[in-house]
Amino acid sequence: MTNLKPPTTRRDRQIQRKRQEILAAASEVFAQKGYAAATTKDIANAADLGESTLYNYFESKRDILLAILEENHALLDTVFQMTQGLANRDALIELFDRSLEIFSGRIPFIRTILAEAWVDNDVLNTYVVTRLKQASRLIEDFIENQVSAGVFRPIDPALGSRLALGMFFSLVLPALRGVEAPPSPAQRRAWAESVVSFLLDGIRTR
Amino acid sequence: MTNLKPPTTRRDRQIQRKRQEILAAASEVFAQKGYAAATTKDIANAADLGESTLYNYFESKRDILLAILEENHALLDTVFQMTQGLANRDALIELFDRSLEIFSGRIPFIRTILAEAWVDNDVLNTYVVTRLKQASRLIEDFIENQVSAGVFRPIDPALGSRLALGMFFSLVLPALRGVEAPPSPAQRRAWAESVVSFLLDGIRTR
Amino acid sequence: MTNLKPPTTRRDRQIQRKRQEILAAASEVFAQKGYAAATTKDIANAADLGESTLYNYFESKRDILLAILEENHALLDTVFQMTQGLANRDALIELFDRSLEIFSGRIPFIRTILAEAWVDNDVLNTYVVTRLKQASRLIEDFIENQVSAGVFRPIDPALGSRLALGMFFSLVLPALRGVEAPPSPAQRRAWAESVVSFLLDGIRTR
Amino acid sequence: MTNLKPPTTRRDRQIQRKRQEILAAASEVFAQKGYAAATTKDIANAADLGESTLYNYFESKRDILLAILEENHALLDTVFQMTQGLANRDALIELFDRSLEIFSGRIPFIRTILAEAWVDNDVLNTYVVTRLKQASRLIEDFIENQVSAGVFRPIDPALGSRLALGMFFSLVLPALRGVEAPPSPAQRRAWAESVVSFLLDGIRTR
DNA sequence: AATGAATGAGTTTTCATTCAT
DNA sequence: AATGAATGAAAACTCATTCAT
Repeated sequence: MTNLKPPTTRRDRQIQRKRQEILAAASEVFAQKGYAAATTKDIANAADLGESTLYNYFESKRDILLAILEENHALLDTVFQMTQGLANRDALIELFDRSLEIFSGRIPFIRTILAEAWVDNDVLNTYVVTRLKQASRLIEDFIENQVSAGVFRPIDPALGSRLALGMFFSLVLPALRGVEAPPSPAQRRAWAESVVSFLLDGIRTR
Repeated sequence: MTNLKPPTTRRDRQIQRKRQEILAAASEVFAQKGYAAATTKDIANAADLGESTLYNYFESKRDILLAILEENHALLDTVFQMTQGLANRDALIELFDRSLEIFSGRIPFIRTILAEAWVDNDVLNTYVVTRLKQASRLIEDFIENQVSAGVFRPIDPALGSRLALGMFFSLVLPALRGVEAPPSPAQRRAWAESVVSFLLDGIRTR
Repeated sequence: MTNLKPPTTRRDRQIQRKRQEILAAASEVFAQKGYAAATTKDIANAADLGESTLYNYFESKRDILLAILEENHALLDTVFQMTQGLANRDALIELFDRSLEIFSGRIPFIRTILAEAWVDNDVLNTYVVTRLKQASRLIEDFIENQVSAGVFRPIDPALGSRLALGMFFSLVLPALRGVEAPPSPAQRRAWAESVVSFLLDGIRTR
Repeated sequence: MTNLKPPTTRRDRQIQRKRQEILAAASEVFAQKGYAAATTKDIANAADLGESTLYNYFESKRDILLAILEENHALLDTVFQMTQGLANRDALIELFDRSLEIFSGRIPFIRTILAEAWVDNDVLNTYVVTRLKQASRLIEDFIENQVSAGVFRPIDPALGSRLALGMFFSLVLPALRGVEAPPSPAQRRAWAESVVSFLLDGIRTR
């Protein structure tokens, strides 16, 4: 009846959409050249906009980077909300599979984050270390439980978790870097099963 | 007695020494900020030289980067010359241990290489992919032999190698990135043994 | 009535105008100091612009020079289109007169071209030698015709042409160099007549 | 008997010789690239010396240029001392011939002077205008005399002189610029005769 | 909302010159 | 006397950002 509007007006949504477009374009550019070597001109070209138009949506070049980081930070929460249990072999496989999927679907964003985390401690801590700790905690808990239950040998959970994460990254890194196509769903599944098998059973015959 | 001179005169050596100093300083700077964000002023300050003096030793900023890459490329050959055999468990452990040691001793250089390889395809191919393929080939051969001998289950050697490399990098990466101290010799040995144990035996009780 | 637009939009024309302004300012500077000694700062000051603004219109300092050369190369075509015939004494006078006029009206440009041609073989060949050959050919043909017709003594046309060009330059050079005011129309006419008279009749009484 | 030495000791002469070598090398470089674009490194290389060694013989780069100018200024005096009379046709021919010879023998020096005079008023006035005026005066006097004697038509001596100088330069300029070999003695003689013939008789049949 | 034009601050690089040996 | 090494000053050029429209 009145002029009360929902919190997002059409215009707000329009602005949000444009911001998304810019972020997508920018993360492509950042992924290719790295943040420092990318110019605002590059970003504007990729977004098919005038250079100065960027400044109607973001305060600065760095602000664009930070928005990319924030956006994906929020998104990655979904992985961890999903993975409460991690009770058995199948849950492990599922976790690997799902994680591979998420990484595969956000390649330019994640590539950008990793590049920046490599040189910026704030970015590293806020956007990467936090996440890795979450993941690690999950895996460590699983390992501890299995050790307690006598299923696993008495290994150091922190080390086990670290190695598991290393295996995971060895699978996604080539695609992130752009030297390999992102894995198909079937490939992801196969990898997940193999990794869990290696991890649990080792590779020696018994 | 003789007047024979070594092929390098004192001056040549002096120049080489200065170049080394600049490279060391530059790799610190590149490691901290990344190549693109590092300025020649940064490098000059780190090397305690005037900015223009750099150009008496290198043709350009990029030439400094390339010299860093070249120098370490040569060095890393040592790892592979060492690892002909890889016949048994102990050889595997030794390889891991030695590799960890080399990485730990060249942190700023390797950090610089990896950062640049992340955005530059030439650098990636020339200085990283080549090396990873060498390493991978070594591990694959080992796996194939073990499978043939019935010691290993019939796994995909390429995947096994990839996962093994992932485990290796999970151990050195924090130190490379500067969030962890480089491992002590004892730590390296312990890691090497654990990794090989995981790899061969898995983590489940038998 | 129609919406037909000329191929050049207002903006295109605006850009062209600015480019012209910069070229005019730059040719003044180049004429005064020579290309190598002129700085982009000098040019920017002469054009009343910030130094970096130059680079919105030209790719490099050298690009500015080349634009000056190109522009005047095109212009000088007019002299030669005019001078098809060169049949008689009056046509000769007209050619001298018109040539003096064109040179007088483009002093900084031509001074710049000559200075650069003095040290750059490409510029010499592309922008000067070509033109001189055209002019020379014209004069040689005239001489040959006159010799055939028995009007001229049997002299070497190439030498005659060369000397005629030398006389021409002896008249414009001081103005080009800036040590003499450009000739007035009356002065040009008088020079043209004198030169032709000398050339044809010599200076001895008969 | 005593230790009285001539004003130039052996060492002085040694220094003078080295200075001459440097000047010769420098004028080659200046002739090729122009003063502004030539670097002290270029000069040192051409003189086969270390860059800093130049400064034992000259105070600055500009000082080298000035020495080149001075040296040749002195030399050119010889032309004018020779040409007192200029009484008749043969004297004119002799003057042209001798002048061509001198120019041909000092090409890099003169090329350097002309290039610098093109952009530097001091150099122009001190080293070029002065000389041209001397030459011009000589020719003007000759013309005036011939006019008085009724040999020449009553022409403007200044203009006649100017055109004569123009003819002269049309002959030496290509060699100065390096696009033509310097004229042989025979060539010089032939040119001198032709020019005088043109000048005096014109090119029309009588 | 979009952008062309302009630019200050800074970047890489050059180069004449100095100085210790 | 000769020069290698070092460098301050300045050059060409880049780029994120502002602003008027």
